[in-house]
Amino acid sequence: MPPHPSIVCTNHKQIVVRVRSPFKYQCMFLSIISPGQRVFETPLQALRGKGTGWRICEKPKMNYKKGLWSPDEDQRLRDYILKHGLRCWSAVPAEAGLRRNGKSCRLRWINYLRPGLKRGNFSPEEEETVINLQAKLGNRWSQIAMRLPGRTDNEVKNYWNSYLKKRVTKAQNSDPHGSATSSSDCTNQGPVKHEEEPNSQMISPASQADTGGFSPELTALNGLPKVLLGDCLRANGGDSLHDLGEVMSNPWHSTNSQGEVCGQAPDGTTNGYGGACMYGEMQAQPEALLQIQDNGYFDILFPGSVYDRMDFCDGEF
DNA sequence: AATCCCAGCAACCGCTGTCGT
DNA sequence: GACGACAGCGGTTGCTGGGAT
Repeated sequence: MPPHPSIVCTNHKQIVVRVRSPFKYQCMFLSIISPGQRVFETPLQALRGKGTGWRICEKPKMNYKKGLWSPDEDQRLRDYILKHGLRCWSAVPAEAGLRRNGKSCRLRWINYLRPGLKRGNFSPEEEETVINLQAKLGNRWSQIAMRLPGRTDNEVKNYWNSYLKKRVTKAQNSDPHGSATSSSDCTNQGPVKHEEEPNSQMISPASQADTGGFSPELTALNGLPKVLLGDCLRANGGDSLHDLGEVMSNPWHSTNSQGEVCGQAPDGTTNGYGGACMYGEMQAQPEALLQIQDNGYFDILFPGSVYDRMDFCDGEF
């Protein structure tokens, strides 16, 4: 009989799994997982695991609204910010009564609601500025937008991609030896850079890695598979969690093709963990047991109930 | 009139940088 | 120094409306 690790909910985001192993007391941090919900972990986070603990991050599964903003939502956000000012964006949705995430609120405010924004077509002067600055700076849209009062980086970027890029390309094709713009600012810049040509002055981490800018470990991180909880569970024959450190030291020893873990109930039901309600439930049921079985399944057992059977499989899901 | 195609744009997503603990 | 939270950025996606067929 495998040991029964006890799960102690430490906060609303994590579950600590304490494993009673014959060797030592190990801890593992788990996300709250609901059936059908994918759980992911970045290799970097895997490497950050140290000693006896590591962490699996849950892709936020809050019931956020997506898509276009309604006038009512706009009004709520505008009213809130005008009243309280710009504060922590992650707190804005709850306080403003919006079912959006903070990031979405921030974007909506910056790109649409904030005072002083210009709407409508770009003037010829603005077009010229964008073309010149794009030639100089590359796709640094935020910097370009700073030179265009009332325009946002998103707006500049969209305008470039949908209109100006074609215009510049066309001008270049018709005059391959000349400047694509009429600006004298570009005379020492050579041909206008196109999106197909990576900005030479902007070195991405990936390109740094390609040129040896990062250690082999970090280089490898860019395209590595991710550690699977199932792998860890099975690292000890599926019946123990006692040596997670060994898995951590070789996090990509065995993964599926997707590099992800899924929690899935065989019957496809959900357990109500999605959305904010899960917090209350978890806090109300702080103690639980994890029963690990030989077939790759494990059960999360809360007092008086079997919550769900999770299948952490290597195969398709 | 119906359907298809495409451009424009709003919004999302993932990564990176910064700051506080 | 390690870590998490957060903001910012740029690439990408996908919806929508209008024009073409």
